[in-house]
Amino acid sequence: MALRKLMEEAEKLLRSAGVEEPKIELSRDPRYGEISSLAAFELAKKLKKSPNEVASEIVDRIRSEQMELVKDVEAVRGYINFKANWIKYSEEILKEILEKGERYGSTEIGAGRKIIIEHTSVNPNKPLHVGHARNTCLGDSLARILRFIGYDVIVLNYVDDSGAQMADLILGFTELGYPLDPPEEMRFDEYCGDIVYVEVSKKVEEDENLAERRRKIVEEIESGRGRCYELNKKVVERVLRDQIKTCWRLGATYNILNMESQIISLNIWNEIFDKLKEKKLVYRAESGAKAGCWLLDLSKHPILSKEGDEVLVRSDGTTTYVARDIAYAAWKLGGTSKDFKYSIWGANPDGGKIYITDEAGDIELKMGEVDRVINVIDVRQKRPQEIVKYALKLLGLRSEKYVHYAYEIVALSRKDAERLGYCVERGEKVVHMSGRKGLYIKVEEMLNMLKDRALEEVKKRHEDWSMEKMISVAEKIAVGALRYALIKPDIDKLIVLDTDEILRLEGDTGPYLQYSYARACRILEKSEDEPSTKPPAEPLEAEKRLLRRMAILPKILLEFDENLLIKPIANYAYRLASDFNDFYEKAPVLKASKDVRRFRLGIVMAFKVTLANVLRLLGIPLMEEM
RNA sequence: GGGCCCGUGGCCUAGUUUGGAUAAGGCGCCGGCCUGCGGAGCCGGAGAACCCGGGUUCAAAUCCCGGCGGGCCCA
Repeated sequence: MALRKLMEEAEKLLRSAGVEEPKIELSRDPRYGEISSLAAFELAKKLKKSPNEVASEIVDRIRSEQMELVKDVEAVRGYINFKANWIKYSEEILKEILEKGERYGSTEIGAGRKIIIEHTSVNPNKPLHVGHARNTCLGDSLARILRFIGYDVIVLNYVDDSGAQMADLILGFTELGYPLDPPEEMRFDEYCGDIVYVEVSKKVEEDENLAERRRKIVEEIESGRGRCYELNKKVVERVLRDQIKTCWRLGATYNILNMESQIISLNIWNEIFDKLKEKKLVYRAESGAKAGCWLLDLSKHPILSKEGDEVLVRSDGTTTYVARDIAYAAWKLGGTSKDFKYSIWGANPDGGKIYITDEAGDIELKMGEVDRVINVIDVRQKRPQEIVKYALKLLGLRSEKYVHYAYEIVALSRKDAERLGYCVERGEKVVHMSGRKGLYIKVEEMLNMLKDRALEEVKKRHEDWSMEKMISVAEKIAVGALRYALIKPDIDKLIVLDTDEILRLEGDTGPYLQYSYARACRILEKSEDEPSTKPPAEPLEAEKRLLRRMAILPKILLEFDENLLIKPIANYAYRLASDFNDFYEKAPVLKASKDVRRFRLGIVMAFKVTLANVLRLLGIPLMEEM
């Protein structure tokens, strides 16, 4: 790896100059060369000299050493700056990228280890809204990146098909006269979420009788037999089909769909519950408001204890969400003897099979030893997730492997909330989405708006294209724009969705990245020369900047393995594209003399490979032209 | 009342995990660049008490403590 070679050389030079533990970093500014060392600042104290004096002495000693990729060393205000021999360094960088191709950037750090990721997990009573899309895009990017660096990744989608979630719909279908089929041109998930769910929950709120009937339905669904149970199964399946279509449109894929109800019916929960009882970690409340409930003892936990013990089983014997989640989490970590059975539900667009848990299924899948279990769940679930993790620890499982990948939610701007017909109060800057109120922007809606907007632009540029081609390109732009917008901000920052803002396809956006890629493709398409990795002379600043950026991708991905943050990768993609566009202005390729042209073609080709790799990790579709 | 998160030009963000050299972008605003590799681009300009106050350090947007403001969760 070119960058590592350069860094190792700098370290070696520092050692030979007497620095025992040479600390080096990438220079912040190209004026300071490629690598900088702060070693002199630390030594200055011990030697009672000024940092600059120390740095100068070290530099003098280094200068007499043999250098390969390093061309020169300088002492500046205490810093020791290493300049690269760009003739050799450029060649190292380009060779590496062109040789590795689609694998460039990967260090195979995860080889031989397995990671489970759960994401999406939307209740099957409604269509996905933009907030859910943040979850799906984060989870899917995690899966893509972890696979790229060598992990064996299993993606789960947890489907809460149990009674309480679904009862409003079933009540609407069975007793309030809602037909089971949606009006024409409407998807089933949208029909359920936008119409039946919203209208029925409003009626239930106003009518105590209906509330009682809904409770009966919950019981019937959970009993595992009867008309409502059968109907519920069908509704869940139908909504899920539509939801997954939306996920596919976003570019996400899944390996397993876990039905929550089976955690109970297969006695996975009971097994965990028995263990908790054996270990005396749960107790039955004898009096008070929670009399008859089984609670998890949190008294030994430094923080959770302040808010009291957690109910796992209600006095009527039904389990809470947290209880089922503890059992599910224990299963993920291999802590249950009971297991799911599966059947094949379908296939992802890439052909990969999707399994669904199925009591009547005849497929068995063994999870085996896992390195980490990553759960993409919004930050409001922090406390429940903390409880799950604590329960795992009490059960003697490897709870440190259990990661709650918490992200902030997506909210609506005032403008968008008003557009949706919501009466925004004074001083209210953001409005939270609500399924029950029907106050949300659907993923499909958002993508269609983006697609229409992109189509306008495509039409302007390519009058000669067929409508089919224009639409296919517009779709990719829409997906790229949305995915980038949702993964670019820090996960612990609220996204206030502003549709006007997101519909701009300029500046720091997904389409900018796609455009840069298309530009590179144009140059390569028009040239007939063989690209070269050898610079005929000292490269231009713009060339160095791009080469430097491309060279750090492996380092960026090594850091990802430790912090699992997607944002730095999105940021990297933007910088990379930005450096290319600078290069594009300042270093013409096709017009240059032959030697220069061949070298620049090498750079363009390497850029194409590098950006393609990064965009694939982010799930941003690539286009040769747009 | 308890716990967690956020606070960087008019707006949105990067940089904070690993403290270092003039705080980096995008939007918007002002002014330039297409018969020359695609202007969804590029260049220049104006615009910042890095929320406030302490502390640690040779060095703090970054680490620690205490406030203030906003959000979330629990009671």
